[in-house]
Amino acid sequence: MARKTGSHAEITGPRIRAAALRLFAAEGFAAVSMRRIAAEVGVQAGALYLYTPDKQSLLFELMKEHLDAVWEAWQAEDEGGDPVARLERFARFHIRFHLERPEAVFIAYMELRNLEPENFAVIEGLRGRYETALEDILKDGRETGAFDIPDTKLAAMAIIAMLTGVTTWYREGGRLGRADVAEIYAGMALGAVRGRTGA
Amino acid sequence: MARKTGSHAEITGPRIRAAALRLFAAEGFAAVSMRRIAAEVGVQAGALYLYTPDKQSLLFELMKEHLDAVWEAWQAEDEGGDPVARLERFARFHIRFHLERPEAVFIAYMELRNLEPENFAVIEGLRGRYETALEDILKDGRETGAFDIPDTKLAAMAIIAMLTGVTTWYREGGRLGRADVAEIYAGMALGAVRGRTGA
DNA sequence: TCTGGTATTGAACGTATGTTCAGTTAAAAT
DNA sequence: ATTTTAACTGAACATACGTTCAATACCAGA
Repeated sequence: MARKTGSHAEITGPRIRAAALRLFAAEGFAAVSMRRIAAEVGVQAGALYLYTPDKQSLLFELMKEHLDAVWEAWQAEDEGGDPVARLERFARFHIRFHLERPEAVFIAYMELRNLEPENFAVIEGLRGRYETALEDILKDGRETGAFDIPDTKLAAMAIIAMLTGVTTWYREGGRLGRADVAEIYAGMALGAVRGRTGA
Repeated sequence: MARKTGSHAEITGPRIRAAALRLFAAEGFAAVSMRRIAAEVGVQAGALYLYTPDKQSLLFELMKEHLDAVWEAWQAEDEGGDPVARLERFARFHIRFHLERPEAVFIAYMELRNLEPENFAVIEGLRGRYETALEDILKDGRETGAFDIPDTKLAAMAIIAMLTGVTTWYREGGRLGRADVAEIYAGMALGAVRGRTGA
């Protein structure tokens, strides 16, 4: 049944997910109890079950939301074309997007083991889809001769690991701004796959 | 008190650490109970406390052992000299070492949040020491003009993340052997920091 | 065979967990 | 003012946790 804007129910659901996101990222899925999440929202533990069937679903939905968001954002950003420009665009996009959502990134990469098998399969599929998008760029660039890489799958995994790693050390207000970081990482990603002779 | 070789006590301690390593890596520190570790060793939970003061120390010691081992192995391998050759050596070493100990790597990078503050500080120090070793190579290469990198700290973090990421996808008996993988990663790491004009 | 001491058990302690649900509150609908 | 409905509480359930410790099993040395 549709309800009026601003009803309590429409506010509490997101607040629960936000609290879970923060706590899971900071302390880990297994270390955070439903009672702690409830306390963060200002509610009793039982009330959470009006918004999620169980703790597992809470984790799964946070991951799925994040991976869907990454995918959709890249689909909107990708313009195709020259592989070199496209890879640079991908790297900048990935850095920017991940720096904006460090908590979701953390969870999506660290809590995979806490997913039940069926949920794990879904999340792995979403991850694979994104990784394949990068690999397709690399394949394209190898065909045009812009990239010199023996194995596109390995190169895709290496680049994603390098870029995603930014969330482990970057802190707001530090020596480098986000734009600087994106710039430098894009250069390193390109350098890692470019042939010695340039494009 | 020194005891004879092969006594039960000298065997059980390592067996507990081995079981903890395997279980922590597979399911996470918080998700593994002392009773499960004990069962894996074939002993009751109470017996574990003859070999470790508590669960936290078990985690801390596994991490410390690993990071000490990485450090010592690299100290033995490093020959100094030309930054390009030295970085290539570092990359090959890092890949090889990490592929041989995927479980310890996993724990050392994923269970940091489950360390108590004092233990965390120690582990972070050991990690920093290793990262600084890489950064020193990069600084050296920037001075000689071999590397073109705006920020050596960032570049060190990026390279380590890229290399360490190998453990997330590499599986024994797959398409590529360890030597192939080390070779390719070393090439990518060098490419990421080399200037456009070569050495 | 007896003795000394180490290795281990098994039960217990207090606390925390995820989840359920009968009952209460509060607000919207009539 | 009365009914309906959704939101939430608070207590309870069964189970599991890390850790301790008196009691026991085991084995080397005498």
